[in-house]
Amino acid sequence: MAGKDHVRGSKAVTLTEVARLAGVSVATASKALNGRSQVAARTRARVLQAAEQLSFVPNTLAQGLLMGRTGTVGLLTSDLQGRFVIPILMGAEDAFGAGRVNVFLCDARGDTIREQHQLRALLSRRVDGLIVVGSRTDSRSSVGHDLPVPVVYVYAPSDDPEDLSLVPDNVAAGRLAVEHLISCGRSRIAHVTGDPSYAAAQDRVTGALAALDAAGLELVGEVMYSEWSERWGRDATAVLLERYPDIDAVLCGSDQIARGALDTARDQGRKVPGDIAVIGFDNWDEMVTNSRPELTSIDPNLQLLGRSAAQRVFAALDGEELGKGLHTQAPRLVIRGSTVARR
Amino acid sequence: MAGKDHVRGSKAVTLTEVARLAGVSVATASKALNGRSQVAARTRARVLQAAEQLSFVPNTLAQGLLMGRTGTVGLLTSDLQGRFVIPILMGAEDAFGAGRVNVFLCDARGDTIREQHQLRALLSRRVDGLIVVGSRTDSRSSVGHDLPVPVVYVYAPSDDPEDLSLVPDNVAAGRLAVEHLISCGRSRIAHVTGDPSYAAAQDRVTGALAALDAAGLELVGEVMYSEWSERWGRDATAVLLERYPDIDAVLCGSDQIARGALDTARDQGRKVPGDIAVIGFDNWDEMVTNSRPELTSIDPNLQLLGRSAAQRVFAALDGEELGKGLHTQAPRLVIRGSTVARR
DNA sequence: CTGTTAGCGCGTTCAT
DNA sequence: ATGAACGCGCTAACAG
Repeated sequence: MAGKDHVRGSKAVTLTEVARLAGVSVATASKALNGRSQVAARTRARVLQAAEQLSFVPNTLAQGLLMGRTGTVGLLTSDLQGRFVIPILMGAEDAFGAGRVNVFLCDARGDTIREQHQLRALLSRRVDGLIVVGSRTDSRSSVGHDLPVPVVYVYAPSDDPEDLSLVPDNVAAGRLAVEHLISCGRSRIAHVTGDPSYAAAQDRVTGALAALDAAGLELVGEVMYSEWSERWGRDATAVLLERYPDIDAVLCGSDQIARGALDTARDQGRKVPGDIAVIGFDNWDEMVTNSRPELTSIDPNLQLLGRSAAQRVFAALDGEELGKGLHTQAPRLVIRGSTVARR
Repeated sequence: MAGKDHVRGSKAVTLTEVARLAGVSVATASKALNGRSQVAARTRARVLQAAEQLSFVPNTLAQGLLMGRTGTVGLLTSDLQGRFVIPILMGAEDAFGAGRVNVFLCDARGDTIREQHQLRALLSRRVDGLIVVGSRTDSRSSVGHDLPVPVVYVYAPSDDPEDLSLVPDNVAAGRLAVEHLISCGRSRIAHVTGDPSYAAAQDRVTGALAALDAAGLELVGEVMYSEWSERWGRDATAVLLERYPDIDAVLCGSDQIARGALDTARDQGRKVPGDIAVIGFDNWDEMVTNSRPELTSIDPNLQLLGRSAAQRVFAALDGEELGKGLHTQAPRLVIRGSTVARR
């Protein structure tokens, strides 16, 4: 009557039923199924067979209630749309190992109230840990400290230095990009990027300028900020080519902007990478492999970030200190045809 | 000692502690917190205050154990990479309502063994229902019938007609696309699409041919199958323009292919939509809004699909018949500059 | 080696 | 209006 049992299909089998079928007590059945040593081989076989026959699946809720661990983790994101959270989520999911730990996915849609609800729901489900994922690298408010479980922030760091945050190293990314351009023999480099209110934009600029400085070079013109779109990449590059016809590289703040840059270069008959090299950030598959030529990009290694977060949570569960502060993940250069000519 | 309590932060508070602080029995505390009527106003206030003070969060596991319902649903996907599962997942998530129901996300990475593991794990967690999401519309093997919970297949239907499957209507999508092209005055329409082993490709062809036939028209040339890439869109369109210079529309099997078509048209000086109209499928935001001109596309309404799936599971939980067979979701035409000139 | 007992946290009788 | 007792399914301690 409780709506508990579904129309087609049997209701869930309990250990008691298995024990009865095997002709033993529940305790013995439990031991047999959990591989405890204090049980006769023949008895164990009987129990296993009974379990098999009834297709018994142990109730993790009951186990969790008893053991104080649920084997679940909450993943709280502010927007699923964002391409960034997906690899992180995947990294976390398979770091935990298939089936041993399960992930509750919650999308707060960027709403703080909603996030509070979700948080409460997750705690009521007694998750063993929490991973909070943002969609931009700017810091966000902490979900609180005196939570009964370890919390790790990924991509968007917490504004509280007592929390543990794992983020991509955008300064290193900017540096890496410029170093690559220089190593390709470029020296007149311009920079087109997105919304200046994004920490990612600023950090990449910082890294890029540092690398230029180290090489005794200067950026051509000012950094061009606007939005993270192909359109802006196209428009900005057109302006650049007119104002500084002698540039030999465009450092773009995202793969989308870079694609726009490629389109304008093509429209204006500039050869890439012959006349001009183009490089982007994010290494977003659909963008980098479909452009002409394919796009060199800096990969933030997001999947690794997700994996690390999961491992930290795990470690904390085993009593290890969780740690705190901002930790960065090194980026990776992926060279394609937009900076190095293919043959 | 069980690793149960985290270093910083208190361990979870139980109802017993709340009751003690409020100076009542657990039974009374329970009633007070759950809004039962048989409790004095002053007592209730005391309990609520105690709960607040200890920031008590009820243990859903214990409740679930008792009530036979967990308020959780499993979402089993074969690949998270795929852009298709994300909107479905979002639709499901918010159909359930924030916090009331939580979603376990499991990615089987396309591996059957792994899927079995995940399935078992979900059942052991006593999920109330299951949503199985695929990344292509071809049918997949059923996860089984005698499961203790309702199962709904989304995007990729089950091969068993006894199961309930919710999929986008690709035949209608193909029809809708051609009808739009015709209504724009086009009559010499060619079709470039992706991998012919995909049901999505075939279904769209079926719908397109039906619509052409209904209008007394024929496709220009044969359907051109290959892969779902921009490159193929570019190459195929180049071939088309050479062989049939008089075509006035290219129906593309995906937004990616359509973007390739737009690029080739542009390269060859054909005006879009003046000389040639281009239309795609999926209405993938990054693709349709960044192309020149923006791309008209058929939106499969995936979020609605996810929402419906969630609602079906819900209804089944309330004792309603789950239903069976293949149900389709109507697509939606989104007109942009690639078929209708903007001013 | 096996069975009995207790209790994880909670909601629900049934007494009081 | 309140509280004691029971049980959800399971594991850990002890007894036999």
